[in-house]
Amino acid sequence: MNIVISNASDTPIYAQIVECICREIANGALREGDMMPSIRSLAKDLSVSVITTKKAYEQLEARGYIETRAGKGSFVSARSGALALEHKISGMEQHLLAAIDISRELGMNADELKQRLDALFGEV
Amino acid sequence: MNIVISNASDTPIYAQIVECICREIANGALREGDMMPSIRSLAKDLSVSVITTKKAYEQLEARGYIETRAGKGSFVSARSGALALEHKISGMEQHLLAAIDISRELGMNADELKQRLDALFGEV
Amino acid sequence: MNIVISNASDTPIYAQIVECICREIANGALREGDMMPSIRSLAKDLSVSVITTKKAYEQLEARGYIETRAGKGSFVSARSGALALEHKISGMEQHLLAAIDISRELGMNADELKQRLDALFGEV
Amino acid sequence: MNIVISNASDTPIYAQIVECICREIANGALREGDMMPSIRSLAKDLSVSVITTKKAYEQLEARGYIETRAGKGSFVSARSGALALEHKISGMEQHLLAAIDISRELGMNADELKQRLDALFGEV
DNA sequence: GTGGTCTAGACCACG
DNA sequence: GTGGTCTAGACCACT
Repeated sequence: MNIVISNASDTPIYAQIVECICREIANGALREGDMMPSIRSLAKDLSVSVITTKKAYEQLEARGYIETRAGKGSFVSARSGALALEHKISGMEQHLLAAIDISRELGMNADELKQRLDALFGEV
Repeated sequence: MNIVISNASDTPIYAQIVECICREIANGALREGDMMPSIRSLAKDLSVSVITTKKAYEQLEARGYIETRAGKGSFVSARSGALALEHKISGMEQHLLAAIDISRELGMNADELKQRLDALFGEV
Repeated sequence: MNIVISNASDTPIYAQIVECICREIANGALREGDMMPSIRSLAKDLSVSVITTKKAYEQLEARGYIETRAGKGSFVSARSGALALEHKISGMEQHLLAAIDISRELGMNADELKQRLDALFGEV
Repeated sequence: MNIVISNASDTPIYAQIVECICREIANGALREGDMMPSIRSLAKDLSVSVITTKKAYEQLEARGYIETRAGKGSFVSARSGALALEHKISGMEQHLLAAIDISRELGMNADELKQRLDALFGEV
């Protein structure tokens, strides 16, 4: 697992943790059934409050990525992989839609937009 | 001018005002040199606090969209049009880049992504 | 509004608050669009920590009963009434199903069970 | 004896064991005077900690279902059958009462409630 | 050891 | 005034 937190970021710490863990699940670094680090040990590792890691885990559980059992720990849920994939695709489509929206306001047509996309795809 | 505010939105009201005015500038509804409504009259129109409209105007001035002269009012700045255009294009490119990023993680190539873009472009 | 909390109960305080408020919504004491008491004032009234009332409100929001806007407060959601009704009916059916389950284990048929129900209905 | 434990359940494991054994007594699978499996062998069978099965046996003894003699083992108590039956009936009545409570809040009368009960009885 | 709940305080952004 | 986030510490139940 590889979680990096920035205090300077404007996104809350617990949200950063959520994102990192979602990414690890999407990457396959965390797999279905795996045990998550305990909220306390993760808090220690990241030098944040236990409450902060707990909040992150609560969000992950609410979204269905993990399942938590008192006294046992938290585990990556069976449907986590599918959820992560779904989330990724919908995120991509939202960005595309937003770009399309703006391109329309700029008076661009589909071809001009695709040309732009091509240029950016090559650059990176 | 056409400014609509939603209390239900999760973006702060002052930010909504900023966005609306930027859009009006980009649309050409507000043009360089035009006089802006006074902070107080706008607050009254939108049924929000004067503090809120003041904050919006401060942001607009900080970003260079408007210029405020004490005792005279606020005016759309000379470079506002260029700024709005720039902002729009950069916004669009950021969305495209974000989509490209995710598509790479999903193992898609440029053609597959463009196909997706086409489909979405057609739908809307 | 009428919220009563018991420290002696084995259900967590925040859950008690959630239940009370749901009941108020179901009763019609809280209606769609109504402003909720602020988490701080409620905490003061009930002599509990702000965190506890906050947690209750978070749960209510997650279940769709209320909507919270930073800096403005929490409001009873438009669909709250329907949700409360649904929840009540499903709760009643779950109790009936549980009773049926046990009655089957006891070798009772539908008529015997209904007889029992009648007797209890009369008593209360 | 037939005890099945679910780690995914939100009820504690020791409580699940208690419930299962009560059910076995109510079913007649365990009869008065029967010897219970030893705490250690049961723990091994269920792949749980000895502490957990010990806690379950303590609860069963506290409720009068079993009796433990040091060095000899645990035995199903003489009144276990009556207790199990009693417990079942009271559980059923509690569910019925809860359903009645809610039905009253919904403005239903006895006939409407019985109709609902009939429908559910038929379904299962 | 694990998580679940609760406390009393703090600073921030928004209106 | 409002909620959003975070801290450091506590006690409890379960394994």
